[in-house]
Amino acid sequence: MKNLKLKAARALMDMSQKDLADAVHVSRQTINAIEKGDYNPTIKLCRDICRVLNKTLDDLFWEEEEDETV
Amino acid sequence: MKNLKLKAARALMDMSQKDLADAVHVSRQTINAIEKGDYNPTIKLCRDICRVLNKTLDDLFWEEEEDETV
DNA sequence: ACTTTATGTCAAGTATATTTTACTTTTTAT
DNA sequence: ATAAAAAGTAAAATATACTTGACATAAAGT
Repeated sequence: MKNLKLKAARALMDMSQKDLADAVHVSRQTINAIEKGDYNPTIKLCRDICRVLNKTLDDLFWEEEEDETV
Repeated sequence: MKNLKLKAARALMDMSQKDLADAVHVSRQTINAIEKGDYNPTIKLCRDICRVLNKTLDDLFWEEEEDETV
């Protein structure tokens, strides 16, 4: 599912996907994929993103239970 | 760095590393490695662990800035 | 003392996060 | 209307999370 909270937090800081990608040292496609929601970043990357956007893990990366079919 | 908060939260629920591993469907070694701190789980696994231990991401997986030498 | 359960650690393999290159579409500005 | 910047998407390659199997030590129970 899409991570709209991340997209909003980024917008609030007036950063493009590329800007954020550069700030946390990953590719633009990685940020795009996270916002698109169809994958599963590492906690370290999540923490880096939170620091840049002045948010917490709970703010941006908590999700209610979902059918995470194993 | 060691994740002592995770270790403590697990102790509070009276679960062994194996118990927790089974509950979140990973190997015992993965839990051990996370507590030992020398790696970087995915956000999905972190969320699963939090749900089992009744904690939040901020409770267990926030860390203050550290020299994460890229 | 002995047995069992929990923890720590390592090496080799598998699954998947992330990169790179590339192309298309949307949005914003001139 | 046109150009430039931003966003969406995909395939192939690389890096690394996670597994499996194995062995050693520590702690807890009998």
